Amino acid sequence: MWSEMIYPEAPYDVERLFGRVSMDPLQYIEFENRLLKVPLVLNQGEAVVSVQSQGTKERPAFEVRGEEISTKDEVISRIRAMYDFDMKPRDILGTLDSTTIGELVEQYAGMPIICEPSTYCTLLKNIVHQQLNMKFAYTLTYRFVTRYGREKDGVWFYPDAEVVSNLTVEELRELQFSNRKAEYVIGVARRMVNGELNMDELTELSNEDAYKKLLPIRGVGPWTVECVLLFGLGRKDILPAGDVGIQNAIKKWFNLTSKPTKEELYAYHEKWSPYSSYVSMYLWESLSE
DNA sequence: GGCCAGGTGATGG
DNA sequence: CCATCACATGGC
Repeated sequence: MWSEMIYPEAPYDVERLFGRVSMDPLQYIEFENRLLKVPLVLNQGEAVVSVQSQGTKERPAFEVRGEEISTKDEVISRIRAMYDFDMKPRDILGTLDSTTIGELVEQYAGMPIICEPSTYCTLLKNIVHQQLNMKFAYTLTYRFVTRYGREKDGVWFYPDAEVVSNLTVEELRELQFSNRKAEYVIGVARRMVNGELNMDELTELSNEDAYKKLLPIRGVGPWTVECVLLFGLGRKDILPAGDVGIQNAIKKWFNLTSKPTKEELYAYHEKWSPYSSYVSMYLWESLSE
């Protein structure tokens, strides 16, 4: 057993981190111990890692614990990326608070970008979540993961691509996937298994090149790519223009009479660059309050 | 009961 | 290139 402390720059909003993680019924979370357990698929093997908050928003501190000392460096860097422990909140606030949405930015300052354990998992999860209300979307993911994934130390690993690639549409229909959604999910897994799609390569690509790589895949549209960039790769300058939640939040925040147009969304994105992902997080967060 | 949900692909101009 | 529509199903 090894352990290492991480001290992110303040403010880091631990409460919002826990709040957001707990939206997902598959996440392992102990509120009373301020503890998360994370399933990580590593270069070699896999690990269940504990992340425990021991600080506050103004003095953030996290202890990361794992079993295999040999994988420690990789685990730490993955965890830092997943929970945005290298976030630069003062820089973000300084860049954004003079923009059109200063009030929102001040209210949610310190909210990190929270990623999933792998870009593969983010891709599949977002296909499953397309066009569904959050509650039902999580229900579908829950059924999918608990039926075809693996449980280890009380934590669920997302179903392996090999397993998913061998599923039939009918099997996913039983979980109440739509026909097309089932085809999309199985299709993506098959592309990964046959080597046509390598999610690891995305790390090296610019946002634009990632679009070019992912968009041709059946079932993957702009919204899904943007979610992969934001929640899979942790890119900081993503404003998912096609997202109905973002649209509604902007409408509400700016007192618009209808949802913003593509052009308006593009203009906002420019204005909030290079940190529009944070505004996206704040906007989503503001919807659930 | 009707509209909506953290969309996408197919079709037709 | 843009507008519209079918898809599916639960939530409210």
